[in-house]
Amino acid sequence: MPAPASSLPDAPQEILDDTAIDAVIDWFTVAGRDLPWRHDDTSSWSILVSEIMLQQTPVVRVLPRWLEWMHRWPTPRDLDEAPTAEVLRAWDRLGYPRRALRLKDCAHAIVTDHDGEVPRGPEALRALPGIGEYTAGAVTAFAHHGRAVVADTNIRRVLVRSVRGEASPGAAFTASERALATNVLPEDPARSVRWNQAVMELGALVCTARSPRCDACPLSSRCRWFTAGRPAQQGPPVRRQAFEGTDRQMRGRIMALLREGPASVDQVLGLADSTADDRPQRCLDSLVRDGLATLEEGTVRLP
DNA sequence: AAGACGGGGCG
DNA sequence: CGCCCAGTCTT
Repeated sequence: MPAPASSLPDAPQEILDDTAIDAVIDWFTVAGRDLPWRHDDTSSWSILVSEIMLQQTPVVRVLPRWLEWMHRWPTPRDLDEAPTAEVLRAWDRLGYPRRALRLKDCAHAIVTDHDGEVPRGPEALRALPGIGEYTAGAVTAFAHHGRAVVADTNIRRVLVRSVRGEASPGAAFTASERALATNVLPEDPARSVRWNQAVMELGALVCTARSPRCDACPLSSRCRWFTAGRPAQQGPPVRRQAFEGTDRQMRGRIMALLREGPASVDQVLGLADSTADDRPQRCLDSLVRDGLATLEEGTVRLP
């Protein structure tokens, strides 16, 4: 008869107890980066914008785009009223430009349904375009200072390593991972916010995917992965999607062309790698379908 | 549950 | 040149 999970010596709360939480928060106080969306005077909306931009995009690449963006469109109303083509140009090469469209739709929904204020609560946030489980939690924690599970790739990696002793989280955010994050989340809201910020930063700067700097980690002495000798991943590695030669790459090329200005269909089709490359036609169609391009009388342009 | 969806920079 | 990044939406 196995002991109940809560009494196991490696229960999440015992690995990441109050002392460990303090250690991570103290580390963050000293080593955390000074990022503009962490400043006290940052609006809820600008924090939401940063979270959308940071989806699958590193901080260093987001920083300049976010600064320009917030200067240009400081409120949801400003973005709602902006021309879509200008929004897509300002998105520049952040990637996944559908995010920019969704962000503009999100601004419209906030203006229309919430009187221009970022709504509170996971349900209301999740109902907004482009906001999923992670971003709803991040906005709740970082913009509204509320208690919420925030589970980005950095936090998931720290938890899985320190508590489970595994090298990296799986592709999906599973129910058991959600339970783990919930179990270690401090009860006090202010402390939970600080913990979320701190552990995310720890994953970004120290407990990194490629070359973790365990010598600089406040959790190393109790980290199950470190104390076990940093074992390699057990199961099959998470499958990465290719990029070279894909439709995604071609869509990116077409969007880059359109950011320069209107283009002829022939120009777009000329982006093919070979005469047998049928991607340009297919991708042009998909971009129009997504609302990222318009096609009229043989001219392609941003919407 | 699996696949689509960008792009760049580091080791 | 492979790997990874503050995920979301669709099927």
